[in-house]
Amino acid sequence: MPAYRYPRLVLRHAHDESSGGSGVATAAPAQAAFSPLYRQIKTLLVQSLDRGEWKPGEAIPSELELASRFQVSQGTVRKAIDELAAENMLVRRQGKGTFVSTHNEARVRYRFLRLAPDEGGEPAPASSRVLDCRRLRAPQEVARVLDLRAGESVVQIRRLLAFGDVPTVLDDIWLSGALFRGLTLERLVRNELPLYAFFETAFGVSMLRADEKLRAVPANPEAAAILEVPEHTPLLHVDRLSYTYGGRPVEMRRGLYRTDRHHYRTSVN
Amino acid sequence: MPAYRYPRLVLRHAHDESSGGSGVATAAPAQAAFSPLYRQIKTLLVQSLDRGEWKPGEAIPSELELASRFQVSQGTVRKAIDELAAENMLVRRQGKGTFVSTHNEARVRYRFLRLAPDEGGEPAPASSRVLDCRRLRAPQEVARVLDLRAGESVVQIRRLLAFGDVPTVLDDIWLSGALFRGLTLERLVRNELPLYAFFETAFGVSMLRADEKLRAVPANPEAAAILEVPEHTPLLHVDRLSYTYGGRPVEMRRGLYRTDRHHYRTSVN
DNA sequence: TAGTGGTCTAGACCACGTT
DNA sequence: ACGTGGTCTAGACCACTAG
Repeated sequence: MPAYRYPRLVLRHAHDESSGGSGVATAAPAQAAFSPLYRQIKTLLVQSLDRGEWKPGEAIPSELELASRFQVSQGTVRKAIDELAAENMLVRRQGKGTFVSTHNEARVRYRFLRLAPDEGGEPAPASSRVLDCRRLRAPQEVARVLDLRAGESVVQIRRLLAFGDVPTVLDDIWLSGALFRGLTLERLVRNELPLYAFFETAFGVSMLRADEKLRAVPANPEAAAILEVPEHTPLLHVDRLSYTYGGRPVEMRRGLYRTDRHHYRTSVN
Repeated sequence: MPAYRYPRLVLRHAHDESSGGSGVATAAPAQAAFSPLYRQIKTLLVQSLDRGEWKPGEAIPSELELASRFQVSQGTVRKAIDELAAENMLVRRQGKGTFVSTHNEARVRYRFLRLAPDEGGEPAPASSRVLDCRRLRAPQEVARVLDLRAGESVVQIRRLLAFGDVPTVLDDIWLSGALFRGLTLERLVRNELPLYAFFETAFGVSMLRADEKLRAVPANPEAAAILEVPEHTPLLHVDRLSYTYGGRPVEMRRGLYRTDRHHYRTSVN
């Protein structure tokens, strides 16, 4: 028996619902927009994930179990899960079950780091050094893209990623202060995990997707010093906006990448 | 009755095939690798597309028709088509049919041009000017990535893309000479279509997918002159390898992008 | 009205992983 | 042996497009 009571699904076709009547005789509200059963189920599953009903790394209930919960056939649940798996929110494992995606897995560690070494091969193990972490009132642009009220509190992090001995990525990161209550420089420095794994574990915020805008810019004096390149060296400037469940933006990030030994890889479909 | 005789599908499970025996009593060859019916069908469909049995823009046969051709249920054909649609090789249109993707459509014109104006809005209509087109023996790197024999003939194109009056993208493009027989500067200059639409229409080569590697580099004297920026201005350097049906590489492209008014947009999942 | 893709069901069986 | 996801079928009906 599930802890959460799912809303009744709205069928598209006019089945005679008199059988199994539960005594609830609500006046049917004007249903503005129908959507297929499997999409309604998908929405409910995302809400459960957002609510933390199943945590990253855990299994969700089996298809048969969900089918009986929602009173639909297995195939319909299956189609909902198919879409969530295609969006990397769930991971199917034949014979074992369907699991909530997590950043705490070696396989997926570099999903959001698009920088690869020029020689090919795996992204060299990166070492991360947090340079700064402070709380401030959200600058106008940050408030706008993170959908915060003007002047709301945000956390700003500056960190440096190095491959081997070569400092390569300088990131400035802005997070909603409300979501990341209790995030301090000390905790960041003590943390061993990749950032997104840390955010997931320590604050229950899962990064699912991000949009990025890339530019080539000259290194300013500060960045040049930190990245150990001559001033005006061309750097890759990466603006990232990351989203969690429901497409809510939760992180803004501005990165400067050295691309003398690495490149940013992407794919066009 | 189809012009092409499809190979027999290999079922995974051991149905008794004696009914409907066609008199062909071949000794069953050792089947090394099974794959689900819908994947075998997917492979056959890709082969048909590659062979040009259905041209870009045209409809493929209906699901029911294909089901009867392949002697499987509609659902199985459907799943094959689903995957091809997810890969942008086919486009479904409810009530009308399923169509072969084409670059000759306003909606999809900018699928491969990831550059967007900073102000937002649609990518401004770009004007393309072909600066050069010549045939030469493939340089080593080109031969390697295009999977050509050393010294085989290739076509090299240089072209400039401008937004409004601002020259913005300088591309060097290499194509297999064999595939693009008869491609000349004159035909390129006369052509009005976007390049990929032209390639599709005039040479039957469909670009389906591409991998890109991005770097920030300083403008060399030549690029600086053409793009009308000071020497050493940071430019986005984009290495592209494009693939057609069956994952065969057919175009190598090296671009230099001005990013003072535009940015390269991408998405991380 | 006919034809196409889209949704949904119920049931059978296969493949994989664990017990 | 059992439970999980994966494949396949046959059939019903819905939604959209066009003649």
